[in-house]
Amino acid sequence: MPRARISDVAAAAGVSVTTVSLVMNDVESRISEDTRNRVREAARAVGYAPNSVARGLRTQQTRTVGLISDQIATTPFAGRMLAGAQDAARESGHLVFLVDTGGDDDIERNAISALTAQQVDAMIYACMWHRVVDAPAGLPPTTVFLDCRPAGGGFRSVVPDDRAGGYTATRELIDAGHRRIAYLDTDDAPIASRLRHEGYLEALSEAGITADPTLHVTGATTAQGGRSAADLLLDLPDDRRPTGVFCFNDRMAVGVYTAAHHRGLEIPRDLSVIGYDDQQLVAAEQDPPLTTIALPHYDMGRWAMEVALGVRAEGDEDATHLMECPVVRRDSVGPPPAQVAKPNRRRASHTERLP
Amino acid sequence: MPRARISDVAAAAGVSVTTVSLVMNDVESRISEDTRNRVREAARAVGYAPNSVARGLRTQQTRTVGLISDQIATTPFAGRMLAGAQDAARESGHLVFLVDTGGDDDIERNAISALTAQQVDAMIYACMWHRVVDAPAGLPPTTVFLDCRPAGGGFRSVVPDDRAGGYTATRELIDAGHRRIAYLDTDDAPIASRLRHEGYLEALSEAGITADPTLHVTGATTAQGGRSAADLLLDLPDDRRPTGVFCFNDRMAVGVYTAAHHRGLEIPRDLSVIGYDDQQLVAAEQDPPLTTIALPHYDMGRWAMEVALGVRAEGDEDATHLMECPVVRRDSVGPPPAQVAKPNRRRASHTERLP
DNA sequence: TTGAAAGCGCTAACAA
DNA sequence: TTGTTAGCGCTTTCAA
Repeated sequence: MPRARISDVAAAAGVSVTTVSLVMNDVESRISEDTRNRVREAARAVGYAPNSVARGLRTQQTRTVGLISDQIATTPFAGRMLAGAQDAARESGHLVFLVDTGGDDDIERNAISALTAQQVDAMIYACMWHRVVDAPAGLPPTTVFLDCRPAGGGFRSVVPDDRAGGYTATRELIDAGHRRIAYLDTDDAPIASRLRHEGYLEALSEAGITADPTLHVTGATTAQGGRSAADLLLDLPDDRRPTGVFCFNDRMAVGVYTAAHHRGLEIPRDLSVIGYDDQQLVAAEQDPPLTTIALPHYDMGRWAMEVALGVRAEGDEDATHLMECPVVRRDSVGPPPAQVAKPNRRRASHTERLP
Repeated sequence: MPRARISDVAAAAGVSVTTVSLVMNDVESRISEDTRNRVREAARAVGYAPNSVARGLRTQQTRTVGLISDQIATTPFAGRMLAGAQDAARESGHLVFLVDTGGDDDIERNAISALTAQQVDAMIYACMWHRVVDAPAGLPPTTVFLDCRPAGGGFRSVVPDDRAGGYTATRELIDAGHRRIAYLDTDDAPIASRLRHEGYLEALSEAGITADPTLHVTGATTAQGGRSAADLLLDLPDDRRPTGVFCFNDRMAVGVYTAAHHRGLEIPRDLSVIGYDDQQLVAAEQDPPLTTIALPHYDMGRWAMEVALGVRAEGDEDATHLMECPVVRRDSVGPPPAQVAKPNRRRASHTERLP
């Protein structure tokens, strides 16, 4: 059975299609309450459901949005960002096309064409990590960049305020009384790591603490990477060993936990740790639960969608919106151990420095 | 500047719109190579991009699919499932509308209407955990259920073979030499937990092992839940304490690790552990990396999309497809400790049973 | 207060 | 080998 059309409703109600259209779309004007009811009744009777495709062709508005992302499927961050974007889209009656390119340029090109062909009302280009990207060709100028900035500018974008986040994290440690604070950094995330490092240095200098280069170590953004980098830190002589560690992300912080445990160091009694990301199923599930800086994924997703859809007016066509990264306090940060640090239990294999 | 239409191309190339349409869609037949090139040239010149909406209205095929899910945003499982579905959709030239209902019935109803109005060619109804659901009204009968089964049947569906998965996990422990094998179960996931339990019992009985009811404990599906349940198990007298634990999921297995560590038990030397889910950022990152049963999310997502799109012919309109859950061997399963178990280090607070 | 009719951009049956 | 034209289902201008 073919779907009922507007003309079927018109015939059933004994009115014109114009009238039906007006009623179905709740257009004010004319049309008596009587006919309105008659039309609605008829629509129900014939099982009428509107056809958005025909409507879209006529109005040149499809009420759809395209969301292109590089890695949505394989990262645990995707969810919140998507949720924010989805919620905003739904609230203004839009449906979202999601395309994951997996970083493949061909797929990306095709996606842009396909989405353009589908006449989407807006487009969002999302990355799963704060990055600077080359804007692909063919994107409409109204495209909003989510969690990334286009290299040449020219588009609106929203990214986390990683500099402020780095500052916040470091401040958290300073406020707890720490002075020897390490930054467990990474080379795998250029933009974010640099910004967080800047924030770290700023907080230190503001507190009158001279940054100690030996407390700035790097590793891969995994638990393993964090573990190795933490070993470097914990092998330092007692008077130079950090009492607090700010980690580039939560996964690396997990590595710090491991390294500490293997030395019999207890968190936060002997070592305070703060992460970044507030990654679900990671941060909160550690023992003790990890204090961290939250990446505002939901809010960024929502912001991007609202701006893309014009719900939120953003004057500047070429501005980057910075979104705050709040601290999430749990139990991995405490005061530093008593001034006279207890001896660091070295492993036998380590060479002691001779006097 | 308005977008170029097919008639603009026709005018520019000095041919009819039919010719342009035929060329753009690579329809075999007629049309000389000469005109083909002329048309393509003209299309490029005027910057023509097809309009899928108009095409969809005319052909009654939109090359779009609707994917409704309950919790895509908040679970770490979503990714792989979506990726599989996406890949299959892309391969057959379809775009996917993703709607996350967050479990809200109103949102779900609206999503079904909106997707229907958009004339999607196919629909997938996905859950983030293996469940039995009441099929919402309005779903086209060709809808494919992903990771869930409709209570009354009537639709095609694909779910993990949890019974076989439970069997596989238990066998893994049996094959390593274990006889006292616990099942750390949950009450939070009715279908899956029951099926896995059946598989567990089957493997036990097949190996001639009598199931010990005290080795079947339950907890919440979190690390904390796993920890508490594991405590029950590890407090058992040495000769009744399990040497291997099959956990309902990886998160609970993490709790088992914690419980074991707190007792000075080493994994897998003193206790073998096997999880379920192969959850990214959890299973592989444990110390030691967790052996587990993988949920075939990618494959299920792909299967669902292929069936929905008719790429994969599935005769039965009302059948549930069971997908294998393979074991992922890492380092948490080993042989049981020597027959004469070393004394279980009890905590002082525990009451000893009197002889 | 209502209706007739044009037209959104495309495909495909039919004609030439 | 190519062109003419009806029509997909809807909105909206203009006329009644």
